[in-house]
Amino acid sequence: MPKIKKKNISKKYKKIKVAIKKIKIEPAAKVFKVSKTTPQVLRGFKDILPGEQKYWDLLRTKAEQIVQDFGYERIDFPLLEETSLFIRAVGKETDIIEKEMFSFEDRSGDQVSLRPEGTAQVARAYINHGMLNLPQPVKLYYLGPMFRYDRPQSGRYRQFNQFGFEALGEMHPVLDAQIIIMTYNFFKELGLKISLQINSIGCLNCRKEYKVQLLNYYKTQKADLCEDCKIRLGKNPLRLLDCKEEKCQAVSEDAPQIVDWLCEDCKNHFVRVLEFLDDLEIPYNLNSRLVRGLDYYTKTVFEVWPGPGTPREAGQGETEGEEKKAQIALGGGGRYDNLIELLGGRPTPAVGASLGLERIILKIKEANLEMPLIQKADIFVAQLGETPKRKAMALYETLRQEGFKIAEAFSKDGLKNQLEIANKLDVKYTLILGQKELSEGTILLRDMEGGVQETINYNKIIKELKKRLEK
RNA sequence: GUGGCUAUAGUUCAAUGGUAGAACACUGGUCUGUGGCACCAGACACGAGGGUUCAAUUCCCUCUAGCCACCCCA
Repeated sequence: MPKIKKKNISKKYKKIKVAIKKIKIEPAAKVFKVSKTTPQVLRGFKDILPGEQKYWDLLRTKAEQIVQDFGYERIDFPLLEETSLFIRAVGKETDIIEKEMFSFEDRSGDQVSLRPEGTAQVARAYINHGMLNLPQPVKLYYLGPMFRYDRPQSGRYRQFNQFGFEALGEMHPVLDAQIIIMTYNFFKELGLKISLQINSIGCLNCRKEYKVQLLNYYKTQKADLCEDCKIRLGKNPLRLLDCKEEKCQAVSEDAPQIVDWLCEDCKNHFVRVLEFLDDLEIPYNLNSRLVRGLDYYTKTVFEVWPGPGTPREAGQGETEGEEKKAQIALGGGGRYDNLIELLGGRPTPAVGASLGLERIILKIKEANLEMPLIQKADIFVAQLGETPKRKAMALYETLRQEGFKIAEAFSKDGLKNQLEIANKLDVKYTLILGQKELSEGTILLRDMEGGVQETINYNKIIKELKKRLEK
């Protein structure tokens, strides 16, 4: 009963709202007042300008190359999902859910969120599209923006891009290893130094056992913990391990280590993952304190940290307090054998990784890596006068169809102007078409390096350019 | 969410309680059919709101944003 009433009320309310809106249209002055200042991008958001695109091109190219070499296929998800998807997948007690989600109510009153991460969507899609009927493992990758309402900082934005790849449907440790190897190769081929942190946090069974042990230990040390950790004690004990507070780190030194509490199956799995990595001589760092911030992980977890030897100051670390430059993760991942079941699918093991592209670009810039040149024009088409301009446009189109890399400045008239632009574009040749050439049926071909130019029969220009440019 | 620093042109930076300047970049000219050089000219800025003051870009407060650190993560 009360439900119906409520609906009626909200309907009425909506009507009133609409009515108010209509009234408000009148004072147009208000609208102008609002637009007095130029709109700015929202906090933590960013335009990616043309000058930055070379980094993105590089990352996208490299990402797709690696992932396709290993048989992963692209999948794209909506940016907006039901809020509950992420709450169920990522975990209620995590920071992502508690304070970092872009959540709101849509017009129909549904709770929706901009996606904070991709794995939950992968799992959802696997179930939605019955991918359990495909040959397993199903190998998928994605690349696109994620959103977290966090306070912006170096390498941290509210909209950032992640590249992730996931293998679903099989438990074999070789898949864990493969994901890690792909991650490792991605950075290696970019030329970035990283350090790979690996741990196993077991399955639900052995983790339960371990948590008991951990809590027992920490309860005896409670007095020495920071305030946050005292809260973690009740909420998310695993997170106690990677607290950065000095006194807490001291406590965690002697804490029981999860590897000692893994069940036979988990231990075995972890050992085999490491064996695969050893065989391929992938360097890694066993890190018993590594626990990840998302609840869905089981067994293998790993993170990518910027490696040693990041240039900056060559000084040997100076004092210990000095080199406290935040250690941001460039990426991470692991196994999530319970997630799909958690979202209502059949029990399905899976493993994956995701990498933060903005942070990687930051490191590429820091390391001063050489960027492959973006597509640069070889030929500039210059024109003088109205008729030649028309002819030049047609020529431009012909050259384009012939596959030449060309440039123009048809909106300019002076030849000097155009040559200046051609010079800035660093083209090899400039074609000059004026009234004189037009009537003669010729065109000027100017070599921009030497400044030599020759008159060429207009009909032979394509042949000539091909000869010169294609060796 | 907490703390510190910052906010002047497209960019990097100056100066000043009384009208804001450079370099680079941009547009145009010297040179109406010839680039890389030079010279000349031009356009463009005090983040927003409030307060103190005869007067605020400057001093004070609030807000907003950026950077940095924490939290956490990519």
